[in-house]
Amino acid sequence: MTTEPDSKRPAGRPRTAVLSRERILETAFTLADVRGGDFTLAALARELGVRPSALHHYFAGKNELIAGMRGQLTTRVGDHGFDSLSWHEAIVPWARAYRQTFGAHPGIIAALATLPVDDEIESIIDYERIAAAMRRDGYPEHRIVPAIVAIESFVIGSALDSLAPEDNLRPVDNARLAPHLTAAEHAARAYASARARSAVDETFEFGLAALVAGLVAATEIDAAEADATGARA
Amino acid sequence: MTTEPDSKRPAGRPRTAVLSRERILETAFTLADVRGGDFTLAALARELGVRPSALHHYFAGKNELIAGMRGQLTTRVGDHGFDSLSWHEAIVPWARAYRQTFGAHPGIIAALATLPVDDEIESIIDYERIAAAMRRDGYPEHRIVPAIVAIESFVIGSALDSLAPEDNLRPVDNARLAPHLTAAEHAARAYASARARSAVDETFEFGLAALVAGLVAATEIDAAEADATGARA
DNA sequence: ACCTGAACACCGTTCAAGT
DNA sequence: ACCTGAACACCGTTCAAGT
Repeated sequence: MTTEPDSKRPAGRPRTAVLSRERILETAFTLADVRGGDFTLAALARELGVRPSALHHYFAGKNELIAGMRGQLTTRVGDHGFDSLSWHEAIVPWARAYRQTFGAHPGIIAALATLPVDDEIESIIDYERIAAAMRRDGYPEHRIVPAIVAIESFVIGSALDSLAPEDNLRPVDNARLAPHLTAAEHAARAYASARARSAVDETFEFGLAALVAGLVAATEIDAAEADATGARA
Repeated sequence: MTTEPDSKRPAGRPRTAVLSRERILETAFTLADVRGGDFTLAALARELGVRPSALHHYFAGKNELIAGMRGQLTTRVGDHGFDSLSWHEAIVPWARAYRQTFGAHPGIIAALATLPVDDEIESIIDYERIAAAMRRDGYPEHRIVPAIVAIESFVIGSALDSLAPEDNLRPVDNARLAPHLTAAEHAARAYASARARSAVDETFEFGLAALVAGLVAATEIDAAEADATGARA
């Protein structure tokens, strides 16, 4: 994988820069793609044919590098028709893309989920787009952020869950220990394969649809509450 | 914090064992409780007044230690009335306890969420209890595991989210950049504080209620589908 | 059996030194 | 400005040596 395996570069500034933020990020993503691959600056430097200390010229440290990756991923998720569709229609492909984009880099997803995001510009823009659509559609003001956070939590949790070897709930020979679970597991597998979908994908789509439907229904409950309060006043 | 700060133990087997799996796990949890505290075997050994290599006598490695912690946490979550209540009533306090139990150890949650769980006995028992209640209540067989996974994903994602400094979506001075988001954020805060709840807790409860409601509603859709299919046959 | 102590192959980060 | 190279304070894990 290494670009130039054994070409030794002398000390001192190279005639033309070997590195760049873009090249580092690009290589970092390929490193994060492999499952067991330890995501270390040392391994990244190796892949780039460079010394680890060279990376600190472009990123203050490992955390800043990961923040840079996160920002790029958020941008990649992109828009999904929030202008032309209702928020609860547009949010489904958005969530799907979110999960797929973050789930595609198993080596980094835990760090991405853990790292403080404080005021990342890409995330703010992303959320603003969704919040604007929800306000336009008359979603209760105080429920907008909770709804977005709920969907994001579900997506992050699902992306983490999809990292499990095959399936978290896989009673291999515990059919005797957990008969109900085993039966349910088989039914779910059969259903997914009948629909020509992977079990994890089918599970994600089902959960996402349920969550969004529940969030929409919560609107109506709140509206009824508001009406009752208004009538009383 | 260290039990015996500078008492040097000579090499060789101590007269009575200094360590035990229980004591190691207990200390490991206190280490995982602190936010920034790096959760390392070295730090754990330091806290126990022992050399790092001594730990390998009780746990094969760091992963096995974390697996042990995970199992203990799962047990702690415990039962929540699945026998006496309907599954969608009992699942709410269960999910609440789940999030609180795992969220109480910020130093370890990412590792807990990431580590493969393959066939952990405590988790199997936990899931079996829920699956049994759902079957009893007539939840569609093929939707049981997806529903459980959806809730678990939401809980894990919420626990991770609650690690963020205060709130992920906190546009400090980006009121101009993200006016809709800022307004929604304020409304959510005001609503939460009016109900004497933290914003994160209010958000979690709202999302959980929506998700469970959506999962229950999905039952009816599936049932209608089944009826239609049955009528056709 | 249960611990120490030394050793090994790693980390991330800092900083002087080279061009 | 941009990289190497050496140094520092760490890791997790293995294993001989002690009692």
